Amino acid sequence: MKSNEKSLEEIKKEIEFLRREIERHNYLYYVKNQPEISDEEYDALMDRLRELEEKYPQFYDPNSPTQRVGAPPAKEFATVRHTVPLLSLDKVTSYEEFMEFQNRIWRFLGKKVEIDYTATPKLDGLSIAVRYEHGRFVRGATRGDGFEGEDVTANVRTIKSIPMYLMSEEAAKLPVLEIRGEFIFHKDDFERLNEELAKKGEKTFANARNAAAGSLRQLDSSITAQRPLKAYFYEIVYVEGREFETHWEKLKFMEAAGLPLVPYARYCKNDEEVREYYENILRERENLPFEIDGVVIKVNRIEYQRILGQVSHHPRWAVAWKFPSQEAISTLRDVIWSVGRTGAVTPVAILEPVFIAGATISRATLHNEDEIERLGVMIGDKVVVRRAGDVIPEVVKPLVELRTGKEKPIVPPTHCPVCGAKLSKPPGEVIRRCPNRFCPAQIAESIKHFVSRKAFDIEGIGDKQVETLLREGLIEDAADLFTLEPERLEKLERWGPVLAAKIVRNIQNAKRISLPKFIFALGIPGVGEHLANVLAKHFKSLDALRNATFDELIQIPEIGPNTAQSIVDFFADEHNRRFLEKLFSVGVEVEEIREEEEAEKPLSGKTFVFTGALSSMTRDEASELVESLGGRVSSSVSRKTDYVVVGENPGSKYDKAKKLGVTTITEEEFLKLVGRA
DNA sequence: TAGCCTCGAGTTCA
DNA sequence: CTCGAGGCTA
Repeated sequence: MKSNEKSLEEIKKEIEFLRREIERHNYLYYVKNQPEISDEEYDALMDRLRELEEKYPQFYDPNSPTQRVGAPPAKEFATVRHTVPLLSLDKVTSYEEFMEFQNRIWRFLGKKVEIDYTATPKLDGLSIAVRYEHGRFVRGATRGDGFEGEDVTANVRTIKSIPMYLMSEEAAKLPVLEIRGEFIFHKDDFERLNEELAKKGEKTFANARNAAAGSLRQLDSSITAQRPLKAYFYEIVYVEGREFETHWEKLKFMEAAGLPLVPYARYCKNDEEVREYYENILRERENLPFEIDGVVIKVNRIEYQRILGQVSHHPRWAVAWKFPSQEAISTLRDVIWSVGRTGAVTPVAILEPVFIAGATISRATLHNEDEIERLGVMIGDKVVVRRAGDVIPEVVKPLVELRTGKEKPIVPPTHCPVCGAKLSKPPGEVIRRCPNRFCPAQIAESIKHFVSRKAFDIEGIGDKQVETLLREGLIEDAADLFTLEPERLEKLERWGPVLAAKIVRNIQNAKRISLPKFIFALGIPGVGEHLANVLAKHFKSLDALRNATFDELIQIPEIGPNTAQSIVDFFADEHNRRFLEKLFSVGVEVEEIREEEEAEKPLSGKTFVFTGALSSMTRDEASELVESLGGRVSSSVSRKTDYVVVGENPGSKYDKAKKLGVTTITEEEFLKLVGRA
């Protein structure tokens, strides 16, 4: 090596220095808005880094600032399972409702103490989870359904306000730090983007949220790189190597790590300060640089958060206090009655089209007859319309004072609007149903259900296609799909030979299906996605489910008498039996469940109840133990209980167990059962 | 038996 | 997102 040349070691040092330095300037520019150097100086650093990286490719790093221009287009986003589910938030819309939220907290804590909170604006964008390992950015994922999202690592890398290396020493040494934030467009950036898109003759975005979603979910991340997306973080969802006592501490920690923190965050020492905060933000809403739809309030003390826990979809320690949604006035033109898969007849409002929150609304659900009665709405009324959660259109109320006298009452139909059968309304139920199972509407809806994503998932067959196929007489039921021939499809309007062949292929590929999806696809009344899974897990084969008796079914947790009867009826029905046989005869194959880990766990399917004090462990520890072995713990004895574990000084649960004839075991026997003795 | 929670089934628009 | 209803717990 020539003496005037730098050693590799020195090159590596310089590259690393440049990367850190550029990252630091990114932080000063994008997060702090206080650049220390001019654009020219910044460009010079980048040029030098690029030069060195080109010459010494052995020092490649995907997190280098030079890589923030985007990666080659991907074919599709990979799915990633979140380490910790990203929950949504419960919501309130008034101070009274917020106080109910606080009352619930007091109830759960078992004491009425002053609760302190953190409050932040609720950004209206796209939620993301970002993961750092040893201070280094490793992954970005969208929220998705909360459990699984899309891997958008390449896209996230192009957002320059997101550090590739955490700045504080404390954060850099954590093995894992997973944080949650929101991608948004600032209002001015959004307008500028739309102007540019319009100039180029491209489609513009209806609102800033769509722009954020559309920009992030680009398979070609170099497009994301050119969009002025902003990211703001507000939660640490998972961390290894550090404990936090308060949420406020988490926010400060993220800020110190160089992460862009959600602006206008505030500590509130009690509910009164929360109310002030809400009112301030609401007043300032128009002046904020971005769209928000409320404020997020979190219980500050992590200890309380832990005690409060969560329900399936949201934590009990946080709430979104939403602003009133945007409303508009329209005219109720008419009410039509639509017939669903189960024959349920529901009223839909036909409205004079009106633009609200980024979309033109012309229809809105009225839910059911009781709702119409409650609203007291009539055809011809001027009505207030809003988008619930800024999504689903909803009639809020009629403007009675604007009535002309020409309004007509809304009369629920006595006969099915599709097939003319007389509707039935069981006593005590709110919904009217069409009893005709051969009603064209029910047939169409059940086929749509059958092909939908969570059932047979046949790509290329959607609502429109099902209707066309039915209208053209190519199918009469879902089983007919599997014998469709491309030659017949081609003749349909707008279905070329290529498309027809592709759809037939998709249909054939869907023939093999997992048991839970198959059960869901059948559309048994009362059995949705969740119960389909429960049933599949329990019976493991379609035959076992088909032959299940009412008594067997009600033994299963979550299956009560109503659902059990519905399932028995479904499989007893001659027409349904023939339909199943037809499915098999056209080649549908249901995969049975293999003996899974879950099933092999020693306590799976067993329910435990504890009564009295245990000597070797606490109730909580015992519960955890049972659950880790696949069992369930319940707090009261029922005939579904398998074991009642009787400790010191048992209570009434012991008597109840005796009465119901449920097995009781001592602590020693319990320990033997779980393999601890 | 009431109250909490989850689920199913209906809904809109781009 | 909304409602009603079913299931479970207290």
